[in-house]
Amino acid sequence: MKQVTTDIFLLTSEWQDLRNQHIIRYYGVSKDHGTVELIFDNQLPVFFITREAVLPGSVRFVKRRSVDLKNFARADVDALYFETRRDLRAAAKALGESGITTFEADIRSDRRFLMERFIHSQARISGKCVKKGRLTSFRNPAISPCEVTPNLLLASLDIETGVDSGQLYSIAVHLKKNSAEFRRVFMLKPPEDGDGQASSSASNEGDATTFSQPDSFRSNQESQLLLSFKDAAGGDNSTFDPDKELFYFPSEKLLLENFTAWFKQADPDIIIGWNVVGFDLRFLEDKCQKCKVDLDLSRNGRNIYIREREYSSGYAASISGRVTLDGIELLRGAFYTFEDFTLETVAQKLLNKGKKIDFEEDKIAEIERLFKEDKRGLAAYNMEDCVLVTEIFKKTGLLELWVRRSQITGLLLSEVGRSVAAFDHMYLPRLHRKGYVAPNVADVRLENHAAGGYVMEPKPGIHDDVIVLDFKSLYPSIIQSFKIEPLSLLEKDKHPVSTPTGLQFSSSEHLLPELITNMMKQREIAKEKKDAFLSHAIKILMNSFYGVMGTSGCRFYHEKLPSAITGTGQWLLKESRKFFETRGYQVLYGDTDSVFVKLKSNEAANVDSRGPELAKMLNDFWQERLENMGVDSHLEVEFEKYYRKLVLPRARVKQGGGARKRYAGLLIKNGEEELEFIGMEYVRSDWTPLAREFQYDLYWKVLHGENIRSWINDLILRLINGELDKKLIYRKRLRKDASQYTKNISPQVRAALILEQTLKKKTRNIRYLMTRDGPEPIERRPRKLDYRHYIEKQLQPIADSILNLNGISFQSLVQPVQLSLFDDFEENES
DNA sequence: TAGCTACGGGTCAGCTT
DNA sequence: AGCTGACCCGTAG
Repeated sequence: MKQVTTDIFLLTSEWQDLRNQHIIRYYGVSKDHGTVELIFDNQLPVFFITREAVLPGSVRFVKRRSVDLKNFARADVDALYFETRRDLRAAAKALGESGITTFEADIRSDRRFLMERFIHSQARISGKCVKKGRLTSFRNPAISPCEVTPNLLLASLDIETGVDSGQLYSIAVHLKKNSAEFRRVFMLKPPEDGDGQASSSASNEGDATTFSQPDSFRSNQESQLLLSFKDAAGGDNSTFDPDKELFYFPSEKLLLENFTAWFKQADPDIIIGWNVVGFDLRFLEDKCQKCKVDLDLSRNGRNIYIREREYSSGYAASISGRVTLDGIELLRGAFYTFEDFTLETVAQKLLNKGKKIDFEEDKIAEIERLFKEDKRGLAAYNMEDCVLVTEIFKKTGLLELWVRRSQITGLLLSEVGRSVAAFDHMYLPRLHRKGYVAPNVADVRLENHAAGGYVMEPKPGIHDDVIVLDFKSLYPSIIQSFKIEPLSLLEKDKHPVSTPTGLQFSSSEHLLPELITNMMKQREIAKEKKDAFLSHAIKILMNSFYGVMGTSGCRFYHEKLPSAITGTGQWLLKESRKFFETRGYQVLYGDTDSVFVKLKSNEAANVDSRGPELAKMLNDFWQERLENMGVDSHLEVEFEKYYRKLVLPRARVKQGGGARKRYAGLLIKNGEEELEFIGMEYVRSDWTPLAREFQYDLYWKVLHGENIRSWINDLILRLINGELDKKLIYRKRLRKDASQYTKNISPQVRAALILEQTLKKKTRNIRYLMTRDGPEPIERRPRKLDYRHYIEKQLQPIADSILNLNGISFQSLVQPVQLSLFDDFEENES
């Protein structure tokens, strides 16, 4: 044992109840000591009860200590300590049943341990350590916050299976750290299987059959290989080499044993993949159970644990010491959107490449064929998917963003995205230092529904020269200005400040405003240092505060918190509109934090200076106005953009007025005109490509005063001639299984039901065409397309939305001959 | 191992005429 | 046939 101090980035945490001892364990990576294990066995699970609470005799606890803390009702509380979490849960249950309220009984000890020490996924450790194989293990070391950027080893994992046989065909792993990489495929090859390729891979096969003892698995050679990763720094020219990187195994059992043994040797920090928990790991877990093999991919010999997520779809895997990050989940969490989240689609969009196999059934058949006839081909295919996922992570910087989010929120990598937990981590320890304990989430009850942002009635029309001003980070800045947060609500009698809607908060006792101020400063620094991921991570966190305080899933929820924030926002927006109107400007629209102001005729020419000037005027106005209210304004108005032309369409359903949250505008970007659509069909995935392209082209032409009559008629002709059939596919997601829809059977559900009944395929992402027999899934390759439907339901409404602003209609443009031709056409066909 | 509300619009199903 | 509310999805912020 020697004394060591080192900085580590934390990967995973877990707790365990031994017979009468509670243990917390963390795994992390350190630059100078590799993988580190931290064990704390001196932390007693704890919650709080009021001092006056009388405990039932049955409650087992270690000690009850009076502490200098109060609950939100200002009653003094005691801390109640337990040997194990098991005891704590039993006590919480027993107390609940006897009507005694507990506080913070739902906070796990491993999380509390970190938050109370202000540790944000990175810590300086000091203490004696022992070597446990690859691990450096500390028991109850001194621990404090620090900053460290980890350098992590990624393993992209993908498996191929036989859909009918349920066999595991192969496992591919692509390891990557910095620019170094390493590939390996484990392939099943039953002894009776003569695929005619044995000669080309005889050496690998020979090895595989001999090692029934995974432990002896070429460990020396292997670690050598790992040390000398192929360096791909020169580019992506290294490709899969089946002679060196493909290994055959005569049974699934041997394959699994050798894979797990190799995997632990490779010792990656992060496992990535595509639905990797939901499919690959779950399949492997199941297969291991059948083969009586332990699926141990951990750093401490514990088997994988996979569970279904309770409140959201999907699965989560616990692997001691390693983190699984699913590409789909992370992209969604980073607000990427795609038509769908198949690896093909996403790789195509992000990397400009992808696989070529079109339909699911072809893909399955192709894998079967490859397994039978061309195992090297299957291995290459398997590996290609792994590499695609690695490249998606690299291209998007998902891991870097997740590391930053972890460091900013204090949540470990696998927990990133849990806004409520992030708020707890930041707020609870500071609240304790202000003398309060918080309630259990289960004891929070939802009060009145809070209003949201204010959306102005738009003035329909095609407008010239409109600028958009908006409040930067409106809700965070309102929180900062009016001190809207839990502690200040609790202490509202101390130096009260009133929001415009008359809710009171303490101007002296608060925690969140300074935290936000710090974050804003940090964000500026991050921007200066060009750390886009850190800047983004901070923005996401700041924007989550309002939502968190407005959900009863948060222990700090109170009706007044979200309503004070949105109420102030509404007031600010309405008063900002007045500000411009009293100065002779027309405000055409505004949503939550933005105002659309029409410039006066002499202003458009120098909008570059006038835009910022108008923003400054509004800024100064608010600075002064809030000062007069005794409030230190953190509001910031900025000049967002200038529309040379702005289209505010009429509402189609609701008569008369304009449609909120829908507009299009012509911008100038880098000296080039750019047409931008917000909320309209062009940006909606559930409209056909035909409609979306049509909207873009039509708006462009109309805004440039082009004649459109012949263009539209020509388009219709081409549509009817079948030249545009590829652009007629509708896409829509189903939020439940098709058969679950009972009240309404919409076209997309109808198509999904047909798919289910005729092709036995279930989907939550349906693509269909409208035929004269109704909607049909594209898998049935429908003919007899209903062109009239596409004209009336896809082209006409889009055309009218802009044409009627100029007093024209689609019908009046389309030659009657055209339509009657179409009728003839239809009749002749049928 | 739960951030929020506001809104448009297509379609269906059921009702009245 | 025409109207209306409910349902559902995708979107803005």
